[in-house]
Amino acid sequence: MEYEQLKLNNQLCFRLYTATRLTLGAYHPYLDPLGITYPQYLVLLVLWEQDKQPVCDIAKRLMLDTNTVTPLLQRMEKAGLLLRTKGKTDTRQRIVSLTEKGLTMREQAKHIPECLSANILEKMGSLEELTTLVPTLDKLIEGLSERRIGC
Amino acid sequence: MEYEQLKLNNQLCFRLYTATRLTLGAYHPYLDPLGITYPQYLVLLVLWEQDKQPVCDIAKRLMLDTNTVTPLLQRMEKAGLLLRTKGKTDTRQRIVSLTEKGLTMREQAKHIPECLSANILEKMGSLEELTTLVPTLDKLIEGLSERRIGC
DNA sequence: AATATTTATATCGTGCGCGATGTTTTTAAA
DNA sequence: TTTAAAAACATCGCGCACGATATAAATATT
Repeated sequence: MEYEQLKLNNQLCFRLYTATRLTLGAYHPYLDPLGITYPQYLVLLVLWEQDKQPVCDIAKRLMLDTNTVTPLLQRMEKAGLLLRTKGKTDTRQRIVSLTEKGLTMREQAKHIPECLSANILEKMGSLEELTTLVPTLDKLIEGLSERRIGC
Repeated sequence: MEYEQLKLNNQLCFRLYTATRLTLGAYHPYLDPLGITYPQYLVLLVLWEQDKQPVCDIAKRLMLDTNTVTPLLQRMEKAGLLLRTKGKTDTRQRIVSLTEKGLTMREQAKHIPECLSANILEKMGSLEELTTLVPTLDKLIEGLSERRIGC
């Protein structure tokens, strides 16, 4: 078959793409009540681990560029979740810090991972099988991420 | 640790999301010369397998909704890749058919899968490890896809 | 010290994804 | 057969992603 490789079912990337979309969709029931999106949830995860980071560090952590992260942070600031203050030592930087609202949301979000796990367990039967994806995905990410010299 | 599960590194979905973004990025060098995007490439894959399908069938195949697929097809029609003609038996339908340009692009796209494989192999070392993802991703997709009664 | 380069962030434009909603046609029910 | 429900497609609005470009401040070079 000359075009065998061009069949949709032979495309790994399509599976990744679809699995990601569907998994993001599974977050909706838990994120909607908080009024945040999945990328915003990711920003919060980063800030909950370490508050007061420059935009660049957050972007690096999420492996996104500032042209994606900046508008994201602007929307989150408008929503009252965080503040973007000018850096003192380096005035080019914008230091992102959580507001009270952003901080307390951690408590409301605490159970999201286990809720999602339960949800997926119910639909898939096994969770362990999913965890086998992790090392391979990490290797793929590692391989495909250009080692851009961070900020 | 009370918030252990809220750590970014413990999030499978973040890995899926990142791996997908980076893999899509790896397609750019091959799709840019053709003037198409990855979702447009997916539509072509579907039509190359079976020409003249209603919008609904394409959407179902890609597991997307018509509100995503319709504008996608409109852009592709404007680009001269396909035509959207009214269905004869069911006039609600729009039958999507490839143009000469859309058909011949198959020849130009023929080597994309192997180019990408070679590319990833170079950066990851192994390809076999990636293929181990397939059954699990399929199970995840199967589990998360609401069995919406298709068109 | 003056100039060039890099870095940190922002802006703009385009193409998705997708929730919500609308229109027309088909099918099912009363 | 008239009416109700469902199906196929489209439109609208918003929030990403991301390429391209811009601006200002910090760093490196000459």
